[in-house]
Amino acid sequence: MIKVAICDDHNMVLRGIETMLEDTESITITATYSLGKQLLGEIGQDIPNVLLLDINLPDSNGLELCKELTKKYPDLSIIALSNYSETGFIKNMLRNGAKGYLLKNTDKQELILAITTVNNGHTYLPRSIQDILLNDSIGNPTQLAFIPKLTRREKEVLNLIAKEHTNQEIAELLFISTKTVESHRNNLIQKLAVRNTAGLIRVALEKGLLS
Amino acid sequence: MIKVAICDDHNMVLRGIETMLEDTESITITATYSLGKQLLGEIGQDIPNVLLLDINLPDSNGLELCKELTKKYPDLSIIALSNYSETGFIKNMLRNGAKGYLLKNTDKQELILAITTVNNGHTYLPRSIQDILLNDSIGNPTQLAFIPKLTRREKEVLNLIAKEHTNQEIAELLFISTKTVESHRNNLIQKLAVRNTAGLIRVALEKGLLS
DNA sequence: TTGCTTCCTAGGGTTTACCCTGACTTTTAA
DNA sequence: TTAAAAGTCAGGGTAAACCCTAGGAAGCAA
Repeated sequence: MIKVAICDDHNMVLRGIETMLEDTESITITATYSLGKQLLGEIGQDIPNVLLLDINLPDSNGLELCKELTKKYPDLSIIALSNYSETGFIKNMLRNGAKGYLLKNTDKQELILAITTVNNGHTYLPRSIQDILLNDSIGNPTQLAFIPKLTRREKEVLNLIAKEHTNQEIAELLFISTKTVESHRNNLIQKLAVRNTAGLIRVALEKGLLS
Repeated sequence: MIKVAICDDHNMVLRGIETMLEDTESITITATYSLGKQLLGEIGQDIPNVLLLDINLPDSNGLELCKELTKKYPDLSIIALSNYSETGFIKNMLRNGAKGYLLKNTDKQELILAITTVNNGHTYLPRSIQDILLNDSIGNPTQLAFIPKLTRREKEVLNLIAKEHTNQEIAELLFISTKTVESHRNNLIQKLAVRNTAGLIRVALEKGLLS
């Protein structure tokens, strides 16, 4: 009997998953959560075998939540739930301990297959995601779409750029020269492999780099 | 007997709604769609009383879809489904013919209440949405946060900006002057109430303005 | 301690974006 | 058909972003 917990802020998704799993003998749903903080606080009471985790929770960063949970409960297998099929996102989740990655348009068969697979210690990815990752690595074998490591300063600058501050304003807020801000900005453009501010914000949002 | 159709690209949401409604005698689900084009093509075969419409479909603009459907089928009551509770979004949907607006964390009771209410010719909004709209109108009676209507050209320019093109490149792609592109860009900045490109992209992504 | 790397810092110079105003034509809706 | 909205273009100017280069500080390993 596989114990499954679900965390998703959309009641409809919770109900949808419950329905898909309700007549499967080998799976039982032990808990449902709608917020990341609730999940962190209560999951210790009855640790499931598999956690279906929405990575776009309103109150938490799905990536760090996943990282924290896998560290705290090594026997817990997490399947990430998301609407996004961007390679950077997927790889980052797997890098942070997720054992599977499902899109929310998953059907019943695949959901059950994913749960049983990760419960047996294997990683599960839908064929569509496998194809995406494969094509990505074939198309750009050297130049992988990865989540770049940003320094403390770069993250600060990036967040302030996203809040529509100019370099001068950022310089005043961080007590540094505008030229320094420009340097960080240029480094960000290099690291995220974009051409300008538009790309910076788009990629930052896609990759979940903003706090 | 109220005939209900559902359109949502997430299978889990479809299943969740079906489950919530399956043991309600007075409601029957006559169709489910996962794409806007499919909905438009097939709904004429058996027009439901109420349509639950995800307004963030991947292949369609929920707003225009709603507008088109209410114009074509005046007797059809549309309830918008969304994750967003921004006043501008809500008002815009209601302005475009939606009779109700539900968040995807809605529970069974409220879902049924919403369906029966709109089927009786009334508008239904959850208390939380009512509160948001009320607070909004009390707090900022003049300065409403709304989803602006963008013109065809503005959408084109916005999408090209998001693809990191400069004004000059956009001008060449659209066979117009760079000054014209600047005009569109400035209009976009005005309409989205932002300061610069960073805000433009962030708000465009938040409000789902990019295709 | 010496190297090595990364990070933070910053300058000069160039390109692009932003702002305001105004005007003309075309398209759309009342 | 007439008014309004959208699309087009322009001048002139300021502000900001972008590009290249590089020195100094901090952290780390041999």
